[in-house]
Amino acid sequence: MSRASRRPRLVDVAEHAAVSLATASRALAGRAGVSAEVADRIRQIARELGYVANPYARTLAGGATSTVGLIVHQVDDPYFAEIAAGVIQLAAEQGLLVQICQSGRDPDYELHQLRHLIAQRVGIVLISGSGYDDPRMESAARAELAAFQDHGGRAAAIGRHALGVDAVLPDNEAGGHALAQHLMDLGHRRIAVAAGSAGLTTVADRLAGVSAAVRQRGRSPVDLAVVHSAFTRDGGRAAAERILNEHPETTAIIALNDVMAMGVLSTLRSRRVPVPARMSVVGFDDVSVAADLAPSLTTIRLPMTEMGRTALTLALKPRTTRPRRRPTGHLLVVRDSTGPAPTS
Amino acid sequence: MSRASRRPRLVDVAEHAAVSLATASRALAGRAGVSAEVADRIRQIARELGYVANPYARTLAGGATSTVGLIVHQVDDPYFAEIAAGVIQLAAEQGLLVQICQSGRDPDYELHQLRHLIAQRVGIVLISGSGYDDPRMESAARAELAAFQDHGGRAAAIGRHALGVDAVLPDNEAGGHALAQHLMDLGHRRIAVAAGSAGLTTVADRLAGVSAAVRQRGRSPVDLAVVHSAFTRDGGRAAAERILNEHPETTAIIALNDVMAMGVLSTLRSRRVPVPARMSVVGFDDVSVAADLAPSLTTIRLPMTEMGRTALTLALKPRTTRPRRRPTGHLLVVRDSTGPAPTS
DNA sequence: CTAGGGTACGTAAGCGCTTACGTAAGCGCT
DNA sequence: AGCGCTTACGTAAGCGCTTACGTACCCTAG
Repeated sequence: MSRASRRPRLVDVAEHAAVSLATASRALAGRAGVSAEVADRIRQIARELGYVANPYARTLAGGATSTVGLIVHQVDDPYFAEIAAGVIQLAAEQGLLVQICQSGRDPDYELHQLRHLIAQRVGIVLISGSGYDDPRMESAARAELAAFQDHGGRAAAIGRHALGVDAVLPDNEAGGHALAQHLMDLGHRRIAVAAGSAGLTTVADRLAGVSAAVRQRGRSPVDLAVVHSAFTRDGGRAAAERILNEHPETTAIIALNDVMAMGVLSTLRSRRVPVPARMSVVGFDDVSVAADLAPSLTTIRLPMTEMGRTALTLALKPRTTRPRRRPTGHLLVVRDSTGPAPTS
Repeated sequence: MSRASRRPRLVDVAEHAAVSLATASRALAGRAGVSAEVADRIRQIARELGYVANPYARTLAGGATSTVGLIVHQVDDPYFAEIAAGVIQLAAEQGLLVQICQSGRDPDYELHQLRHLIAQRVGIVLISGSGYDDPRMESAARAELAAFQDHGGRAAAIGRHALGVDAVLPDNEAGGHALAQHLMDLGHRRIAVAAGSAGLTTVADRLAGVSAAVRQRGRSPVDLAVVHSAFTRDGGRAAAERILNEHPETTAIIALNDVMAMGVLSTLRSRRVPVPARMSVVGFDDVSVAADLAPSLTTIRLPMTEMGRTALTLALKPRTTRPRRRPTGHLLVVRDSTGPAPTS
C-alpha cells in the first residue's frame, strides 16, 4: 500500500492557526471561551485543510456520538424502507450517520440487535415495527432502552408504544375503523380480516378498530372472520387461502397491512376471483406501490417517511420526564380494489 | 440521570483473569502469544461479564474498523432496498454494522456522501447505483476510493465498473438483448425504450443490448425509438407519455428498469391502453413487486439480495492487485405484460 | 492603586483500546 | 554448562480527541 499523506488531525489545524489543541477543539465545537476572530480563523483553516474530526477519537474522549442506530424488521419491506428513507434523509441533513439493523421480525433477534447497537455505542436508537401484546415480551427491550437512556443515550420508537421512550404513533384503531366503515358503506356484510401474527399490538389495534366499527353497526349485523398469519406477502397469501376455504361467503377482505394485501391479491388472482367484482380488498399503510397493484389498492395512508423524520426529531430534542407521543395523521385512500358488495 | 454500573472494560476482564491488558486484548482478538488455557479463561470471563469492546477505542488504537458504509440512491427504491437487505444480512452474520447513505441519484451529493463516509473512518465502502459514461464524472469518486484503499480501506461496487474497485456486475447488455429478442419473437416491430438518464452506464449497456438484438435481426427491420428520462416511477410516466405522443405506432415498450416500468404501466392505465393487448411492456431487475403489478411484469431477473452479499464478500476478502469482477446471473421472466404484437 | 472577577487561552490528564518492545522462563543444541 | 531461540506474558506508548483546571490578562469597583 502506498501511503498518501494522512488525513489532517486537530493538531495540524491548531499548529497552522498557532493556537493550542484546546482552543482549536473549542472553536470547532462552537463552544465558549474563544474570541470570535480566533474562532473564525481556526474554522477557516480547518476548512482549507479539509479537516474532519475523527469520530472515534471524539467519542472516546467523551464527545457526542453522532450515529443513530435504526432497527427495522426488513429493509426491503416497503413500509420499513420508507421509514428508513425518512430517517436517513434527516440524519444526513443533521450530519449524522445511520447504522441500520434488521430484526427479521424475530423478537429475540431484535433484542440482540438492540444490545449490539448499544454496545457499539450509538448515540441514538430508533426502533420500528410492531410491539407485543404481552408486556413481558417488551420488558427486556424496555429495560435495555431505559439503561441506555440513563447513560445519556436517546431513543424513540416508531409505531410501538410500550417501550417507555418517545414514540410516533399512527392511530391504528381509527384506521381499522375507517376501513371497516368503508366496506360496510359499500354493502359488505361478510368481511374477513387477514391479520398479522396474533400478539402484535399493531394487529390488535387495527383489529380493534375494525371490530368496533362492526359492532357500532347495530342493525344489519356483519359477520367478521379473523385469520392470523404473518405480516408478509406470503402471510397474506396463506390468509387468503384460508379465508376462501373456510369462509367462502366472504365478500371483502381487510388485510392489516399493504404487504399482506399484496399476498391476498396474488392469491385471488391465481384463484381467479375477480377484484372487486366478487371480492373487495383493502390494505393499510399505503406503501408507494399500492397504487400500482392489480387492481390499485384501497388503503389507509400513513406518512411513513415523515414518521421516520419525526422519530429522529423527537430523539434529537432534549429528553422530557415523561415519554412524548406524536400521533400521525392517516387517510382513507379509495382506489380500485373495493366496490359494492356483489348481490348474490 | 441515574448511573447504573458502567459497561465493563477490558481492564475489568484483565483484572478478573489476573492477566495484563495486553494479554486480555490478545486473547479476545484471537491473536498468537497466549496459551490456549489462559485464552479460554479470558474469553470465559469476558462472556460472564458481558464485555463488548468499545469500537471507538478499538478503532482509535489502530484495530480493524468493523463498520461498512453503503451508498445507495434511495433506500425506498425496491432495487436498492433489496441490495441493502443482502448487505445488512451478511454484515449481521459477520458482526459488522452497516452505515447507510442515500445519494439521491445526484453524483455530487454521492461524492459528498462518499467523502463523509470515509471521513467517518468506515472500514469498508460499498457503492451501488449506476456509473457514468463520462469517465471524468467517476474520476473524483475513483480517486477518493483509491486513497481510501491505500490507507487500508476496502471497497466494492455493485453494478458499476469504472471505480477501480472490486465489483459485482450484472450482464446488462445480455439482459437488454434478451428483452428485445423476446419482444421481436412476439412479432413486435415498433419498439420504444423508456431509458433512464442518458450518461449512465447502466442505461448505455442495457440499451446496447437492445440495439444489438435489433440490428442482428437483419431482415424484417425493427423501428427502435429511445426516450430518456429519470430512472424513477415518474421518469417512467414521463417517458411513456412521450412515447405515446411521439411514436404512436409503438407496440412494445422496454423500460430499462422495473421502477420505470411501473411508471409506464401507470401511464398506460390512465390513458386506457390495454396491456399487453395493445402494448407490451417489459422491465429490468425483477424487483419483488414486479409479479404483483397490473399486469404482472415481464422482466429480467437480477439477484439483488445476493449481489449485496457478494459485494460485501468481495470487500471482506484480501485485496488483489487487479480489481475483481463478479458477474451475476440473469434470467428472462415472462409474465403477463407481454403478448403478441397486435395485428393492426 | 489594588482586590476581585471575568475572559481568552494553554497544559495536561484522560477516554479504552492495540501493539511494539522488553523480559523471564523453558527448550534443544553443541 | 552455556548459548541462542522460542514462547508467554507484562510494560508502556500511543491513537486523536475533549475538558477540568491553571494562568495570564484586562476591566471595573472600592
